[in-house]
Amino acid sequence: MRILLVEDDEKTAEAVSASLVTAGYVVDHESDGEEAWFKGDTEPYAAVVLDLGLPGMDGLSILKKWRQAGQTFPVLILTARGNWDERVEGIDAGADDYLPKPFQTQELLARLRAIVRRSAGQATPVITIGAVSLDTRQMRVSVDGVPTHLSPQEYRLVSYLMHHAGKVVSQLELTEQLYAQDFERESNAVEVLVGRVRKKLGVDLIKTRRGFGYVVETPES
Amino acid sequence: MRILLVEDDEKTAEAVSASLVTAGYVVDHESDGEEAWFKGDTEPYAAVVLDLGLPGMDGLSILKKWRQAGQTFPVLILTARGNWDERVEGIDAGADDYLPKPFQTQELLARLRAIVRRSAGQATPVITIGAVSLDTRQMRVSVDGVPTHLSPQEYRLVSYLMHHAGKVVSQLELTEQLYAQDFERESNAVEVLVGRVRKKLGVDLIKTRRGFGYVVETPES
DNA sequence: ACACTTTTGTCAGCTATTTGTCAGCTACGG
DNA sequence: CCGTAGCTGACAAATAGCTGACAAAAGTGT
Repeated sequence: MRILLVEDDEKTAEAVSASLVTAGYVVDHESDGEEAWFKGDTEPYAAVVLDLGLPGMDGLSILKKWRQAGQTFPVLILTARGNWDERVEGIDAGADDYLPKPFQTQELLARLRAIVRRSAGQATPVITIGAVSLDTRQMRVSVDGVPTHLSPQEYRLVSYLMHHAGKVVSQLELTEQLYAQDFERESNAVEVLVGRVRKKLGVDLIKTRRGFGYVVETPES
Repeated sequence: MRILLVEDDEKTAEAVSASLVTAGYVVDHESDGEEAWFKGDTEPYAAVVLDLGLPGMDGLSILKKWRQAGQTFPVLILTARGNWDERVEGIDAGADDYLPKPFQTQELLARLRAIVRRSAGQATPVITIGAVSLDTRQMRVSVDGVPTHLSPQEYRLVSYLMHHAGKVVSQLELTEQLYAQDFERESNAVEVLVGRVRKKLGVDLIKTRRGFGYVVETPES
């Protein structure tokens, strides 16, 4: 899982980064505000740890711009001054949680886990897109109301794509979701999987964006 | 905006209701579980504030039934003493956020605003400049609403320039962004790329600042 | 434990797209 | 009017993604 760490103080950044890496995250560290905003808007992060006092662009402004742009990744705010006002302001700007400095590494990790889990659990029981509906309870996919038989792996693929409908999902992201971490990148397993699902569904649900990944397009977008 | 407040304790209900009204919401208050379920299933609410300890029907059960019935309004759960288990359970049942009692009115309002915005914010995340809009979720660029087909490298170029709109970006900076570090500086790849993008977009989005680099001019600047 | 079925990853061949390079050209700025 | 920064079309090499066939691995029932 990839985390964006936005923190300008070198020492703090290194410490936090180290503990995140130890905990198994892949960490991108950014200290400049503008660059951080760009990265958050373009790279697929599982979560962002955001320090408020930054050069370049203020942390809250970055967060607001992300949310304006529709980015939904959970954001954990770090700040030195722990007063109520700022906390409310942060939440208003779209933060998911708030951690006052100084903090214990353990607490950071716990809160991070919490917001990641929460953002992942936005599941609605049934998602329908076009002729295809995904029933997460029965773990079944239907086309025009007719249940289709998908293998577990195939189901996982469709499920992930439909949960992230409208977003382009890269092959790397899919690989990380569907396979163990040490999966060989050279493999074309994902392509084969996509091919099989397309054949079984018989509907043009999964579109290819050459060089980017795959999308399930939402009707309105 | 209409809010359904489900809370059986009279005192709390009145206090919360008052602050919600003050904040500009229209509030329906319901204390019985079954009634609450019926209202939520039939009336169009912008959000629901749900207390867990209820007579008639348990809060979590109501929430689950709503979600089963396909209701998508955001739900903010209130509960006494914040234990983790209950929080996780609530989120699993389809809640959008969780607030432990006792809470500050300000925090309730902030979180409510957050989940309302989040549920409304299914709008596509776009940066629009002139006739050109960049959709970072779909990784697509549209001109006058018509999607254009851009290659990955072309998209990255447009994305970078539009994210840094108003700023003159040197060829060196672009090269660093788009290519590996060891790229030959003599190459005119960037120029070629810019040319291709201009041709595809058919709009004068990217201006040349001879000797300095390229800009995407913002309307006001 | 065994035979049978299903699932799933690998591989090789194929196609269309992408993308850097190059050579010659245009036009800007002084 | 000159020199150079930037533009453009053509080309070829590299790359991404699709497909059918195959075999290993994982399930399934008897």
